[in-house]
Amino acid sequence: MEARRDVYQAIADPTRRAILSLLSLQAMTPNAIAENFDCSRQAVSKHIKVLSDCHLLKQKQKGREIYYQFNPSKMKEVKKWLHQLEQLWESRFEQLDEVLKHQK
Amino acid sequence: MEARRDVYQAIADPTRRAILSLLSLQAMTPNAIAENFDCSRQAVSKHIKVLSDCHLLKQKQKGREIYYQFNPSKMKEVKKWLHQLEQLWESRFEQLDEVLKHQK
DNA sequence: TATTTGCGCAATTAAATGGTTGCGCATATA
DNA sequence: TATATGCGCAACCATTTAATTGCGCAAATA
Repeated sequence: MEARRDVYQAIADPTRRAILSLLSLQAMTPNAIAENFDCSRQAVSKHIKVLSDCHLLKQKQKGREIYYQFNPSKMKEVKKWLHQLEQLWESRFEQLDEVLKHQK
Repeated sequence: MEARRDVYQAIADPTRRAILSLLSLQAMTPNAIAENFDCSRQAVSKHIKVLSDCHLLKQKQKGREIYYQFNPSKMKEVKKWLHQLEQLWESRFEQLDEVLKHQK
């Protein structure tokens, strides 16, 4: 659990997506998050680590409790890529036009 | 290479994202795609299989050649999820309002 | 102060992933 | 018809992943 660590890989796991949804509504501690899944606290903590490592979470320490919350800014990367893909897809007709033009 | 097979897992791999970008511009055969990466034809074929399995690609047989092209409709799932996450994030203040209201 | 609780970290394990090689089949080409 | 080419499939391998268990530390509580 070390190597690749980007936003795409982070949201590939369904549990992590669910955690993100939870934490987008309110900051929560690892134990509180784990209660929402049939999954151990440690398993959740590992998911939190993956999400934190790619800056999808912010944390705030409160005594011995750590509240995690969704950090939306890093999700822009995915959004941007989806948009670019859409742009490419829409521009393919122009490309075809270019090709036909050159074939004349 | 069998179990999970959804759009999120498909776009988690950087090579597959690059393939999608390529194929969004024009339909291509596996060999043609492989020429764009330093990666064997078989490796590309496996990526194509993953992408096809979750309906991110369409294919058209032309003799012994198979042209693959991007299928944008399935990407809506990711787009939709991102949008919903955004909505949740924006609604969190209302939730807080609710909580404060009930605390009075 | 003694005990409980919340948490991150390290080690272990089973399964999934990405890649390679070798194969067979169908379609082209000589 | 014989050979070359494009492709998918199966077997295999190294690495990564997700999860568990056990641990130690700091903060809360008795």
